[in-house]
Amino acid sequence: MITIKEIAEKAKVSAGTVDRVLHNRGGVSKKTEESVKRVLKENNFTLNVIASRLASRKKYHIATLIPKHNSSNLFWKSPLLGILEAAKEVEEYGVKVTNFLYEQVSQSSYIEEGNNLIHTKPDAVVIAPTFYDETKDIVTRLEEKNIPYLFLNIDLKGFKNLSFIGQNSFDGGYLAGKLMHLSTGGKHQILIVQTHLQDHNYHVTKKRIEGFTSYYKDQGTNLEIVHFNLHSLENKSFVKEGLHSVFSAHPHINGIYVPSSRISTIANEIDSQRLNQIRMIGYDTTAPNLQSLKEDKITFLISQKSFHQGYQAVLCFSDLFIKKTLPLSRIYSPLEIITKENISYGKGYKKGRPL
Amino acid sequence: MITIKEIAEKAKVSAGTVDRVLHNRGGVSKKTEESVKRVLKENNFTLNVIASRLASRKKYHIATLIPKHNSSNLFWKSPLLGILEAAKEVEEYGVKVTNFLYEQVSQSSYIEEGNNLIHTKPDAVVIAPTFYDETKDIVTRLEEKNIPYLFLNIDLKGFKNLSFIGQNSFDGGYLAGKLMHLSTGGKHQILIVQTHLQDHNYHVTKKRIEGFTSYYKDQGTNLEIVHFNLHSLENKSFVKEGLHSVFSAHPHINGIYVPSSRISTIANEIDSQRLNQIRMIGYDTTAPNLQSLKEDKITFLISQKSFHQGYQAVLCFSDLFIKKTLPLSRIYSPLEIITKENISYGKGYKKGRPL
DNA sequence: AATTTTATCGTGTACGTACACAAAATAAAA
DNA sequence: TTTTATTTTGTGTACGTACACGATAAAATT
Repeated sequence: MITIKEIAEKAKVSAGTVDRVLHNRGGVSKKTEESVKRVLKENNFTLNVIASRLASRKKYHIATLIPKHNSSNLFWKSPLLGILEAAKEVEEYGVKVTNFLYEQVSQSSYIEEGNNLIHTKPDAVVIAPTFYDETKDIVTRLEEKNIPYLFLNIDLKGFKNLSFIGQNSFDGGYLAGKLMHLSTGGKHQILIVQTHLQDHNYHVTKKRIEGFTSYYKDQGTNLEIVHFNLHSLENKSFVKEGLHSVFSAHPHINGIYVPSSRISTIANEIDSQRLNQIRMIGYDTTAPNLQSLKEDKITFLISQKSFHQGYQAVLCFSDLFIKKTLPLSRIYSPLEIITKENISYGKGYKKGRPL
Repeated sequence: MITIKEIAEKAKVSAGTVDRVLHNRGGVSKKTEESVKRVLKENNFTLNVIASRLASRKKYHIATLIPKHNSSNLFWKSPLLGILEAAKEVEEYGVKVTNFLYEQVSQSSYIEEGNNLIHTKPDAVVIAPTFYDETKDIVTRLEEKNIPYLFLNIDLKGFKNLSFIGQNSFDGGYLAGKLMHLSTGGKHQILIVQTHLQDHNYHVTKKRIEGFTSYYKDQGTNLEIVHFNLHSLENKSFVKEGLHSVFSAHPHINGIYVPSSRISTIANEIDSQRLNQIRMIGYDTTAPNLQSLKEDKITFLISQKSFHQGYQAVLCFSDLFIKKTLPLSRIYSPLEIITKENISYGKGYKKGRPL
């Protein structure tokens, strides 16, 4: 591995000059710049990242803006943990991460935390952009200051985000269709349970349902769908009663598809006798969902490895700072199929790669 | 982050002394050692890995001993690629990797490459221990020289390997049982295709079949198994004829389970009409298997992320050298369920973690 | 007590890069 | 031409650790 000093010798300049062209810091004449670049190429020089990091006293600051999780909606716990894990690992590289958590259902909270975030003058921002208009606001101000940002989990269109990290919702639904199709024989009478939440959630579930039905269409299988919309899942007896009346009206339902992370809430309100004859498919490995899976109440969960999503978001920017590498414009998370039988192997993922 | 120099001041010694206790290089009196350690603890000092690597001129050498892959048996291509990827990434940390590839069916080749390996005096060794007795030989010599080694893919017992990286075969079979059970309704008449290969392969497939049948037993479902043993898969027409006679004798087979990575070879010799009524489940995402999956010839593949296995093996030792961290004694790979619908998301896994 | 041996500890330099500052070279203005 | 401004280049130090070497103190030997 050739060093800057050696390059300098070969190019008959000083190490400082080589450094200047390497970081195009300016102050170098056209002529020498080109000759140095030539020598760099000829010896295919690569920067020693380790020495570089040691020498650089520059600190980088990543800020995140994601929903707060709570006991009834645990989804955002996992990405946060991924972020924290990554934060720990990049700390010694001079990268610091600060998290701004907003109430998922509150625009004002979103704006407020967004403001707080901007005031800390971060070098990069990770956003889970729940609300469209408010996001436009925040992003405009980021762009004014030339602060790069990426979207996590929600693929809002029409923005100049550096990247998107998340799942392809349609494909996630399509896969659910396949699994449901495979595991329910005979007539396919499927119940789809939706809750009315925020905008983005609606988009995700809509796309998933599109994917789900597309699979059946592609297979040419006749599919009877029963839709069941719930305003809220907080009131358990309310959920139970609702389900009860649905089953009364449609006694031959043999599959339930919940295109959100809330399937366990549904599964828990169905008595086990009926549950035995129904395939349940949902999303995300939240603790309650995993519990239901273990208890055989759920057949399949489709995971997007949301821990990893958070992890990657931080790593993206860290790589951008340290290694000057650009991330892919969209990083799709895997569609992992989780069943009771492989549940324990999902977690133990060792990460990899040194910087 | 507190530095060695600062620790030295607080402990009223020189940086050199702190360095000595940190690496227990000896030459420090009991008294000062303890006091230094105390200060280290009190300020919960952590070594600056970056500076450490820069300062250390030590080179590390990892050698691997794994089977060569070829067009008819592609399995070992993927771990090798993982190893190479990891090798590239740890290169700048002074870690070099050399691969010794042996013929999977040849003891003598195994021994020969093992000898070559030992002569390079590696600092650590990754072995896919195909043959028991020969492994005993090689390992004994490694232990004499105090060279740590780990087993990849094959969990040979009775050795002092630092770790094992691979899949839990029984669980892999159990999961296959679940998937087969779910996707075949009515009577369960399953064909299990085995090939007689080496010892270890026999162990793996045996365990998988145990797991497979265990699932059915646990479910209380009646399972009729038809066993079909093949000496070789090289001769396609031979395979075809064999299958033909099996189907003649057992016309109601509705599932085929191939507890190895060779399912595509089987699938390709079954005509599509019959294939439509049969669920096929096998292992490993080799190129031909993926191809068959795309063509809807295979229902499920269970992947062990063998790329990642190779990757991890190198990282294990790299971490051992650089960060002095011990790996887990067994690192189980995930049981990933791959279908036509999520196939494209398996690959794009970004790794993580800087050293 | 003088000397040698051994155990213990401190000092200095190197690793490869970043960056501030000084120095030199060139261009512009007088 | 001399002076000043500007551009271009070189030098030195710091980052935090590893390790060789030398220095000192303590112990052992004569």
